[in-house]
Amino acid sequence: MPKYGRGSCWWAGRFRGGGYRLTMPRQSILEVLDNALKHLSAEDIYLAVHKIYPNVGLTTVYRTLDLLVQMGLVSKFDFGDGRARYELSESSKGVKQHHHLVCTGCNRVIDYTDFIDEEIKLLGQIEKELSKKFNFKITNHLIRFYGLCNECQNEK
Amino acid sequence: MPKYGRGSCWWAGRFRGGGYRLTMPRQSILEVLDNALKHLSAEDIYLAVHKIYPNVGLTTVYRTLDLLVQMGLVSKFDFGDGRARYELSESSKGVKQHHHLVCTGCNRVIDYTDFIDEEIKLLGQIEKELSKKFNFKITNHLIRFYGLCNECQNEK
DNA sequence: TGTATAATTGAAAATGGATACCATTACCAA
DNA sequence: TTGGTAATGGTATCCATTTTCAATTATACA
Repeated sequence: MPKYGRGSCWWAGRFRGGGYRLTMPRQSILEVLDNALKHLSAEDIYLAVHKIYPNVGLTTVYRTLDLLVQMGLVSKFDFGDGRARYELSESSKGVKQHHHLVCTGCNRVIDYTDFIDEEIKLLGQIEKELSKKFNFKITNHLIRFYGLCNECQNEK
Repeated sequence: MPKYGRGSCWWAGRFRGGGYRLTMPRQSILEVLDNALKHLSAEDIYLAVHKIYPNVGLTTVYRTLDLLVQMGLVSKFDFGDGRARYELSESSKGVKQHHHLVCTGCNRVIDYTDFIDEEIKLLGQIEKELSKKFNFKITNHLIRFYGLCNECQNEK
């Protein structure tokens, strides 16, 4: 009898199709990400998973996150506070794309969807031109704003 | 008599004005950055400075870079290879702004200036709207493309 | 031109996120 | 069952960056 349940989530097929096993640690990491309200660090995820399955190791969390990023299910971000953050990819969740406002005071990250269409359109044009000019195969882009959030402006 | 020459570079005024001392380590770090052809890591800079002034420590390089970033003379980048990169700010050098293409295969970084005007224009609009909507004081933005460079596409 | 004082420095040690290693375990197919 | 491969988890390790702290230096001022 298998120790880990097979699960029937929307991501199960992605695993079978890719030749990967949908194990309990992987399942639980995905569940944590699916329920997350914000961008989680590897340790955040480790702690959350650990509450339910105390024998899931930190190493596995890192490995699984790498795998999920590679599979395209998860996006990895670095907001400059020394630890990577992870969230389900937009395409996975079927929601509208968003970009980020990063507060350099408190490291808070605000998602926004305004202007996304304009951004995507311009980025698409640029991608096409740059790919040609530099013979560079573009797979991804990044657009982000830095500054001070409401609270941090009023401090000091 | 001061051990370190005062220097008469364009950045000397910025130091005096900010109440900072223009010491020899700081001077030499700025010279290295001024002569740099590409984005340098802290260690790159340390090694370059060290050749001329062997008693400048790595700690000072880090500290000075932080100061320069804070003064706005230098921009700090993280291209995802685990070490930060530094370069003189565009505004400091008076050259046209550029953005980056980052190869995820070999970590090479290509600067480009194409479409910069369109990018800046759109970013300006967005900044204005987002500042208002989130009461977020935007100080900086980031546009970047990831992918595979010419060489890395042909490997494997 | 000294001198006081705070800024600056550098060596070594500490930090901390991420990774490597490796023995163990779970799964699948025959 | 069994053999082989994938996956796991604890520990040790890596390595860029910070911290600590005593010693040195630049600058204002007497």
